[in-house]
Amino acid sequence: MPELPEVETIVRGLARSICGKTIAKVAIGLPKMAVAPAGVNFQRAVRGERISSVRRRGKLTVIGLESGRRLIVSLRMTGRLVVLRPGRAAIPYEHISLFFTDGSRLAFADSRQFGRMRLVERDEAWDAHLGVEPLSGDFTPERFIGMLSGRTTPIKALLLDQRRIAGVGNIYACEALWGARIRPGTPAKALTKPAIRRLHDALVEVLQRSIAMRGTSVDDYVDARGRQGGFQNVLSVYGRAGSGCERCGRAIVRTVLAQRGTWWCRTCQR
DNA sequence: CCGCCGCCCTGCTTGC
DNA sequence: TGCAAGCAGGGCGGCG
Repeated sequence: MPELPEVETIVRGLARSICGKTIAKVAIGLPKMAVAPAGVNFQRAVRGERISSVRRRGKLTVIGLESGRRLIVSLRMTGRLVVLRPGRAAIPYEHISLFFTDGSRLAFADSRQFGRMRLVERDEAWDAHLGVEPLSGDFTPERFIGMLSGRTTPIKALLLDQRRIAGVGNIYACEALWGARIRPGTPAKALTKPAIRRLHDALVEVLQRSIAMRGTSVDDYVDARGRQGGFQNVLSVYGRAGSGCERCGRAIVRTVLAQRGTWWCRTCQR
């Protein structure tokens, strides 16, 4: 599942490889994955555009076009964005392809078809629903404390809520809670200020460490060149049910919280 | 505004 | 061993 560090890694790769390229042709094999504003034809609107930037917002890839329009790509669980050299055969589940004038292409593949590539207008408030960027200066411990105050929601569910913090998914929510020694089910308002500060720091730290290792490849994630990340080798709890906690040695357990698999240590997460 | 639920899909795991 | 059923999961729309 591509979360913030995985999307950041993809975006860095794309920024180097497709910026400045001009889109010659768009192939759409699965129409529901390509979304455009009412009355706008996706293929016609995108054809002839030049890529001016590639950025990230939360878990979204934002491809800036010269006209000011943008392509917002949501990879969901199994989506991939890979740049392919001219003549390369279609990769599995390649449903949308942006062919550039040099013959290379950006392939958007997704086995589960949950991913979307959305064309938005220059002035469209496409990210109004997204919360603070956790690696920006706006994500301060004080702001995080305010975010949690009075909320009865389990802290893990709050971490996953994109309207509050953008980019955190199941892997990094689990890892950050382990790092801060906090039980995933703790009501947000029950956390002490020192605990919230620990969680803030653990979250920032785990996201930065993962970016440095080019993300976590547990399922389908690969970067823009098709390479796996490295963070799956250093995960502390995610997907590690039954193995020993690195801190106390007791078995990591898997429970379900907010309809999500949740991995944690019953002994050292309080 | 808030929170919960069902849905979208298909590869993989489970169980008989 | 083989096959079918069920699970997993991010985000969104609907609902209370």
